[in-house]
Amino acid sequence: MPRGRSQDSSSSPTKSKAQKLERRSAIIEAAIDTFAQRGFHHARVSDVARQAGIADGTIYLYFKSKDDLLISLFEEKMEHIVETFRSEVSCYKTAQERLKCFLELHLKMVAERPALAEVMTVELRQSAKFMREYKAPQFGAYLALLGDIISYGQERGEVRSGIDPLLTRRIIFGALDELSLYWVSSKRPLHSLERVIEELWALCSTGCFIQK
Amino acid sequence: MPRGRSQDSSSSPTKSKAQKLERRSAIIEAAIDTFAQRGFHHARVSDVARQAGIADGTIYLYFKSKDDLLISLFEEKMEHIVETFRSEVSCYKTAQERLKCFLELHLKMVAERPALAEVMTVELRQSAKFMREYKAPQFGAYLALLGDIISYGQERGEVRSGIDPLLTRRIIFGALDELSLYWVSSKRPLHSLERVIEELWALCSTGCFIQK
DNA sequence: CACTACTGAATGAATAGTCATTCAGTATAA
DNA sequence: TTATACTGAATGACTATTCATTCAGTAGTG
Repeated sequence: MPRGRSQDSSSSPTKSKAQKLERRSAIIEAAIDTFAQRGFHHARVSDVARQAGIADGTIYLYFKSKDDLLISLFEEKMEHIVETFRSEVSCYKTAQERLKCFLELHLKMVAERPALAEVMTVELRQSAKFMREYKAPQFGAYLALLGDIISYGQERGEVRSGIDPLLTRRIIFGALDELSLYWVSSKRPLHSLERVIEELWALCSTGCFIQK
Repeated sequence: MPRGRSQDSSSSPTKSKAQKLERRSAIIEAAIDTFAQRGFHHARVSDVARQAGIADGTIYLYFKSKDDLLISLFEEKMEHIVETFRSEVSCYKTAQERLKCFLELHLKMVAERPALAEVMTVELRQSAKFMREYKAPQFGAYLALLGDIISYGQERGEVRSGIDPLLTRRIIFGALDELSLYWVSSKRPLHSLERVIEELWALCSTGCFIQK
C-alpha cells in the first residue's frame, strides 16, 4: 500500500500530470518559434526538438505527427484567444465599442506575439486545404465571435440592417489578417499599431468616401 | 546560313518560338490545375507532367525547378492581370467607379478561374516567406494599382484626405483575398457574386454603421 | 535503511518512404 | 548526319517516424 504521495493527485509514479502538460506546452512554444522562423514545411521535427531541448522521439509521445502538432498548436492557441476576446468584448455595451475592442485585441496580439501571429496567419493559411479537412472548429468560433458583434449591432439598430454578417465578418477578418501579415512581415513597420487600428476602424465605421 | 524561316524569328531549326511558348503555357496551365487540386507541396512534379501530357524531365527544359515553376506562374499571370485591370480601370473617370471596377474585376476573375485564384491566394500566401525572398514584383504592382485608385480619389476630393493609401490598399486587398478564399472554398456558395461585390462595396463606401 | 524489482519517460540511431532532379538514350526534323 | 526536343527510369538527398535501449526515480521488502 503506497504511502501518501507528495502533492500529486494522479497515480503516476514518475511524472505528474502538471509536468506533462508543461512539457507539452514547451513543445508547442518551440514549434511556434521554429515554424515561424523556417516555415512549417521547411522546419524539421528535429529543429523543434532541439529548440525545446528534447529528443526527436519525445515529440511523438505528445503528438501523433508533425501535422498533428501544427493542428493542436492552432486549435489550442485559438481556443484561448477566443475565450479571452469573448470576455473582453462583452465588457462593452455598444456594438461600436465591441468591434473596436475586437480590432484592437487582434492587432495587439499580433504585435505582442509576432511568431504566433506568423504561424496562425501565414503557415496555416498556406495549408487551407489541410485545415479544411480538419475543420478548424476554433477558427469557426473566432469568425462567429466577429459575426455576433455585427448581428448584435443590427439588433441594437447601430449597424445597417442590409448588411450580411456572414460576409462582413469575412471582410473584416480578411482585412485584419492582411494587416497582420503586413505588420509581421515588415522588419521596421512604417505605421504604428495605433495608426493601423485607427485606419481599419475608420473604414469600418464610415468607409473611404466623403459623404455628400 | 539558314534559309528564310517561315514566320519564326528564332534560329531554332526544329521548333518555333511560338510552339515553345505554347508548351510553356501548357505546363503553366497544368501546374495551376495540379497545385490548386493537391496544393503546391503535395503536388508532384510528375503530376504536373502527366496533366500536361509530357514527361517529367520536359518540365526542366522550361523551368529551373518546381519553385521556379510556381514563381513564374505567379509572376506571369499576375503581370497579365495587372495590365488588364489597369486598362479597364482607367476607362472610368471617378475614383468611386474605378474602385468598384477593380473589386468587380477581382471577384469575377476568382469566379471565372477558381483554380488560378486558389493557387494565387492560398498556395502563394502559404509561401509568403518563400515569396518574400523572391520579392514578387507583380504583386507589388497589383497593390500599387489599388493604392493609385485611392490616391487618385484623394486628389479629386472624393476620398477623405486622412486616409493612408498604403494601409487602405492592404485592407481592401485583404478583404478581397479573404472573400476569394471563401468563395473558392465553399462548394456551393451561399452568396451570389453580385452580393459579395455589393457587400464589400458598401463597406468601402459607407462603412457598417448608421450615420447619426 | 539498504537492496532489488519495476516503471515508463526519454532517447537517438536506424528505417522507410517520398520526390525533385538528372541524364543516357530515343525520336524527330532538316 | 547533326542538332534539337523529349523521355522516363534511376538517382540521391532529405526527413518523418519508429523502436530497442537506457536510466532516473519509485515501490516493496526485510
